[in-house]
Amino acid sequence: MFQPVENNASFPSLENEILEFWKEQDIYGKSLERRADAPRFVFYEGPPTANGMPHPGHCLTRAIKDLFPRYRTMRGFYCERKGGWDTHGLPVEVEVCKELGIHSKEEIEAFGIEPFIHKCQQSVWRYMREWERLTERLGFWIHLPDAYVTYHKTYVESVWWSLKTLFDRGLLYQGHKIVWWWAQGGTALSAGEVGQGYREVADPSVFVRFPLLDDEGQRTDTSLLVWTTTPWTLPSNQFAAVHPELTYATVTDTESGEKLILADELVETVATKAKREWTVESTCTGRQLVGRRYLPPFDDYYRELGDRRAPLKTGGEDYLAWRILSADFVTTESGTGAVHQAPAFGEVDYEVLIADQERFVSGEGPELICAVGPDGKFTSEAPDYEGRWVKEADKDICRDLRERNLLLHLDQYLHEYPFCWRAEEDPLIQYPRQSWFVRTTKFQDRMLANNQEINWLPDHIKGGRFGKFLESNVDWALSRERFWGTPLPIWVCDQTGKQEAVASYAELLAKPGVQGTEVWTAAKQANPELVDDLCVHKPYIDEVTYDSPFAAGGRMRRVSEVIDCWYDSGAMPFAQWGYPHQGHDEFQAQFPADFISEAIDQTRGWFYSQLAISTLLFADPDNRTAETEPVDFPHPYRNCIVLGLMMGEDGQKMSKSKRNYREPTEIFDKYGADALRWFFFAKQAPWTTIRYSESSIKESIPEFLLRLWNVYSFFVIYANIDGFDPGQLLAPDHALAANAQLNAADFAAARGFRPIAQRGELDRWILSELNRTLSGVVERMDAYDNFAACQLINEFVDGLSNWYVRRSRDRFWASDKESPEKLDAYWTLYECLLTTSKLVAPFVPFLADTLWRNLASVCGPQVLESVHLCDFPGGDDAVVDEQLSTRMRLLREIASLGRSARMDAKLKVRQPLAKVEVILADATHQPWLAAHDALLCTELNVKAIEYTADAEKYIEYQVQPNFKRLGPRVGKLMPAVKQALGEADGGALLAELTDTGKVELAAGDQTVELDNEDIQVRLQAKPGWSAAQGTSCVVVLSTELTEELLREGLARDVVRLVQDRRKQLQCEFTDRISIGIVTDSDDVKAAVQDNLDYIAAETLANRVIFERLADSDRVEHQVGGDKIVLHVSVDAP
RNA sequence: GGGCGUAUAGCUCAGUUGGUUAGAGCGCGUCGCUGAUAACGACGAGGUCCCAAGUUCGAAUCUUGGUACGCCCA
Repeated sequence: MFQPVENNASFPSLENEILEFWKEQDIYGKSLERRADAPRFVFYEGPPTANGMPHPGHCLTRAIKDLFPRYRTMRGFYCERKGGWDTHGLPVEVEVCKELGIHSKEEIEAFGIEPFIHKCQQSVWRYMREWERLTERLGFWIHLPDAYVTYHKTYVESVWWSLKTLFDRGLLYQGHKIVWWWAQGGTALSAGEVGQGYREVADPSVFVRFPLLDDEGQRTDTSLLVWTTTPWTLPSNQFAAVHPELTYATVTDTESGEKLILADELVETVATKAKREWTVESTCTGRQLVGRRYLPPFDDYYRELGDRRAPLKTGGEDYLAWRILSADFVTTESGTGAVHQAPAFGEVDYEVLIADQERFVSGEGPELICAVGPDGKFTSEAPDYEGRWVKEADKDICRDLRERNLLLHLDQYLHEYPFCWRAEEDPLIQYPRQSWFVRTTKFQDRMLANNQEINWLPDHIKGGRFGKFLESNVDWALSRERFWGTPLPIWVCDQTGKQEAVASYAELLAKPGVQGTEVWTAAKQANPELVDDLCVHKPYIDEVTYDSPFAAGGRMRRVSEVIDCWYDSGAMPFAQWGYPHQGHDEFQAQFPADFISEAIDQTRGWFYSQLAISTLLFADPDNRTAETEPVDFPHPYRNCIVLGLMMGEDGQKMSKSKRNYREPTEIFDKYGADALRWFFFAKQAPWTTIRYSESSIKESIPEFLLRLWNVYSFFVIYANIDGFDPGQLLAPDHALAANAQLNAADFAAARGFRPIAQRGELDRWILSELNRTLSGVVERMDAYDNFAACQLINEFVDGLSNWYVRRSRDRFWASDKESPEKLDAYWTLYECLLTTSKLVAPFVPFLADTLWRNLASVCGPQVLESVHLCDFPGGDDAVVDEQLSTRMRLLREIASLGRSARMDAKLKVRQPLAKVEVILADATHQPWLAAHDALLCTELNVKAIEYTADAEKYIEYQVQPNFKRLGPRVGKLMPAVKQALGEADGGALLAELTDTGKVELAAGDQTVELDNEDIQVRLQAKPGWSAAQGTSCVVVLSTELTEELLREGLARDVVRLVQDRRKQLQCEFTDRISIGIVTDSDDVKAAVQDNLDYIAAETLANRVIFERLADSDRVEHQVGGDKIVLHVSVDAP
């Protein structure tokens, strides 16, 4: 006996039972054990940060991350799923600052770095429990107890090793980075912080003359006219930039006679603004201006460097600065088309400098000029303004320029400018800071080559967002002037400034003359609860110094920076194992990953950091070591599903304050995890923007989960009634092997089990559909296409429920329990359900196991206890019957058309009809269809189906060209062919085609010979018939009702009323009853009399009488317009 | 300002290499079924496939240019 199935399934509570079962029996562990010797399917967990609550977006990521490992495990792979947590970085520091009510670095330092770090370390676990609970409840099988943690000592040391490797190869270097700088607070602001502080302000807008020099370096009477809104950057001017493709005009001022150069199309605008009159003397392209030298507005640097030249890589030499350069970013939207370049104070300008440096022999090119200190005040390098806050010096600089006749025009300019978000009066400035960089640009080609080999889903990421990002690669600004992060493992000699990198704590301790480790020891003694991992963190690590190998008496001290936490997570392919200090075998076995998945916001995050680090470390044939043997591309991941962003109910970004989404826990409690998973997997491609709406999640239940459940429930109800128990039916001498998975072969010797070939068409059909689905799902899932796979599954379950079960019901109800047809139905449906539970297991693991456990356990203890231990079923081509599939589709279409025609004629299905006539466009399938009249007759409640030979009576033929076939052949003649076919007599044309196999058609001035394949026939029902037309057939109803048919209809009405009454009386399906009917209607009496056997059989009635029954309530009804009183009573068994 | 993506029914989304009646679910309407039953099913209405131009015998699909929205970066 199967466990009875509740008719109102509560998925959440079923899921909780399954969770309990998984936990108690360690099903996840067993699923891995079963694959211990199997080939690996490597999965990497992109580490989430546990210092915030998980939200629906995380559910999607975690659901997809669960799906494919589950699928691959069932397909026979060993798939280790090691968890991971991202624990470093500014977000953590910000959380702690919030808690402490502080903001700035000074405040952190005042609070104390040591206690601050302790708080950071604790803070990252704040929402750990919520994350664990969500992970488990969603059914995400991943091993969390030994998850990698980015602050762990082993992890940090692994990162250190990689950094040392890069450092030793010259790939880790110090340089400048232009940051948004809060001068008053002495700190850089992150992009997010800057974004918060934009305000509209008026800044001076100045048009300044840069007098051009001639070849001898003498000042000419022509000036380049440049524009800037930051006059304070002019003392640090290094270049002027023009666009190479723009046209520039040389104009003469009619009043002063001076000559100016500016963009041709801006001449009028600027002249008007400056209230001048200019005449254009000549024009040239920007390219022609490139290389010209000019006199900068301030000569503090120029005095010394103006004539200095340096050797170029290409030979020859060029002046270091104050040249006109070519730059694509120059526009004519504002200004003059000539742009002042102060690389110290603008990221774009800085890149121009770097690019220019590249032209020179290494180390000989222009240095960065910067006349401003970190406090935002001019330094002694601009003596006139030394000590003055830059913004405040603007006015005097302008006055100075005017006095020296360099200022053409000054006005005010309104624009958005960032201010410090916590000190609102302080404008930010762009400012160069020393920073450590990873020289990723050197590996750009190899990163691009690596990218080419990655299977991106969707495909456009490869050449699109990710590829484009790689093409514009710049060196990775690695260091952060912060506290909670992996310390940069570089120690500097305090005498020579020489540097070396350290790969592990042990390596550090082994250095000569080590001092400072006692600080950590003391801290640990004072507070034994401190986790040991903190010894490699600030502030303890900063205390560790050692003897310099570079200078006698020198000490090596660590640089103060920590690194970008994206480097941490990008290092996880090896750092999760502590490689190479330990975990060598694990790394070798688990590199690269077969599959990773995160949302698209990780393009520049984890997707990039992994690829960059892996390419730099494991794709350098010139620097191979035992630990960094080059690995074939792609690595470190082969397949990557890039998930779309998740939006709230209203299509807007999800936001806690707007309450535009439901908490996942609420969804789990109301609808269950399977509903949520199915919503993610089956409702849209995973890379589209997903609207997370409660109603859509809810819909998963009736659309899929409940439909499958109903089939399951139907099966269990009748199997139990009929005593269909596969365990009992298995032949005693055919015991199941251990770990049986209940494939069809296991039942071959069971009682009543017939080979598929001996079963009826409907059974063969559904098994064919099942196997077609299996093949399709495997094919799609191997291609990481869960969406298409789900559509296939959905179609199958729909066919199972709405055609197979629906059309097999009378077999299940048949009274002969041993009839072969009935047993066929049970065995077929049983096999379908068992296989379906395996099929859906990776998608909806809870429902799948609920089905499996009940359906499979009746076969005894040898059977695998969980569906997740089974193999994923592959399709058996031998069982697939494409022709049967096509024919059944046609049959269903005829049924559908028949219902449609009934609808039109307002003839309800309960009313039997004499016949329908079917006209097929293609008569090939007619004999087969004719053999299945019974099915159609039942479905349409008609007495007969006829396949009309006399088609012309009901329909006319419309003949159309088969465009796809004919198009390439007739080309431009197509419209003429179409018209000619449309005008031809379809019937005659078809007749000729049938006779001779070809037909000649005059189209335009040519004749085209057509064969059977060249045309498509459409049928058009003639008016006047109750008919419905489809693409390939027409169904015509016979609407004539005889007395007999009408009575039969009435009898069915009565049956329906009795069944209704049975339900009200809460009859068991097997209870027998008595029926009493009291009516004045002779029609009803006759109808009941004529169909007595039918009524009795349908309602399990022992007797039907035309008088009231004692001990029974009377119920009044209308039947066919007449009143009847119905009595129903349950007979004693 | 640049890059990438998206735009199809009232809503949420499919639509395979270009092929002439553009699909599904929900919602809506009508109806059916009543031994899966607080379910289920059928049928129907509903579309200028964002706009424009182009390529083609033929465009939701390819090209170009717009528009709107989203994300990333400046």
